[in-house]
Amino acid sequence: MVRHETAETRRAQLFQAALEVCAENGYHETTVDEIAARCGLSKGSLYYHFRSKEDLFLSALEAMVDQFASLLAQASERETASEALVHSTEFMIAQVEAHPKMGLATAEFYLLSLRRPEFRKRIKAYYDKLIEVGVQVVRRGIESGEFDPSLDSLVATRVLFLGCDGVALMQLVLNEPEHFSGVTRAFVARTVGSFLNKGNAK
Amino acid sequence: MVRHETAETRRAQLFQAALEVCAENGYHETTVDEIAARCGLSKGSLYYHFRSKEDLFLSALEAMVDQFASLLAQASERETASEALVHSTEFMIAQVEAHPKMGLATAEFYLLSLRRPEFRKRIKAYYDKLIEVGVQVVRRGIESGEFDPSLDSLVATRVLFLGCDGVALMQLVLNEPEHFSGVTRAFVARTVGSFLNKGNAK
DNA sequence: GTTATTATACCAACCAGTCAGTATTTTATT
DNA sequence: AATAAAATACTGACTGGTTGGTATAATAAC
Repeated sequence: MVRHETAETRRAQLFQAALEVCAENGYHETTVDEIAARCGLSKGSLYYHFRSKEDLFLSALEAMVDQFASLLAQASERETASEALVHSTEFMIAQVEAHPKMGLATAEFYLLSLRRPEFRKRIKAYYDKLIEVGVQVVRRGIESGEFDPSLDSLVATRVLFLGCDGVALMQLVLNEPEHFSGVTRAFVARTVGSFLNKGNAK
Repeated sequence: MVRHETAETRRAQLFQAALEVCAENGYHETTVDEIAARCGLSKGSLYYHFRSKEDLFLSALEAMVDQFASLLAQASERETASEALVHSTEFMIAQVEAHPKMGLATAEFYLLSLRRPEFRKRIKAYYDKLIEVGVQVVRRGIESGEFDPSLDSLVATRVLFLGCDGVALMQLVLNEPEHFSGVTRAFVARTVGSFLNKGNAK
């Protein structure tokens, strides 16, 4: 029989598996049996650790989100605001390229969030966390005179981050890796460039 | 019993209903029974007109796409290239706001296309059609001296259109109409602005 | 009466979730 | 250390509901 593990270990294994299977087959085509099997467990065990399929995925989403947001915050620690923005976005691209399954799983969650309030809550919280990181950077840039003082920091950050999301999304659909980073970098350069205080650069 | 209609009429009714129900409940939670019922028909009738659920949705997607692409092409007929770009994107925003269900259905199709080759084919074709409209405008702008001649017309168009997609996507998720057009317009203005030939504007 | 269209009744597969019981590990007792 | 008791982790067969798809009968249109 399978070796017993602590609840923490199993939960972590299970949502890792959940994200993988979901990325491969999509949320609705993912069966709890397959998730359990991928951990060498039975469905019963999965239901020992989680109340429902949705509960499992909500936990998995939360874990993914926490990790990503803290990595992004780290990535934004750079000398100038422009550098910080460019580096943060390049970090996001690198993450999606290094872990394509996370990108796919995220897309699934976005869509789920349109109809399931619990998912919606967490996706909103996720979005707010990420945007907050960007807003801080933009504010800093404005205060230091690096960015145009008439900039609305929230709108500017949304434009930048959501544009990246758009390109990432389409990359998932089109699957043309050779264009992906190029287009994204072009976009980021243009956008961050447009934030600069042309009049009196520090 | 329900009045007999021509195949064309019924097909049109059925994919209209398919799109609606799909927007409301998502593709996987949409049952063929509900689609048929919404047309006052039974499931048997639906299967008389379409081979399968997938066949129905592929037809529906195609109809939606054809209509939208031709409307976009019309919207891009403007004097200057900047005007054409701004107007095209504003047209897209207006469409999403006027027919939110189309936006939701499109999101469903995007995600479906990740795993179903038939959907992928059509979504790619859709994307190419839309981008082609933009590329023509950008080329025209470059030739007329309005846009920076070093611009890569394909990359530039992708940046613009896909950024809009990103903002639209996030709008679906966040559902904050009061920010939507503002952010999108800010995005469009910045991006199209960055295309301009600063040196020798015509 | 023949063909096109719609309705009814049905089936087989699928799948989330349950549960009674089993195996393993930990803790308490002597 | 040995053993008993309790807690934790796991199993897999079963259930109940759902749904895509089909077979066949009924009805309308020409």
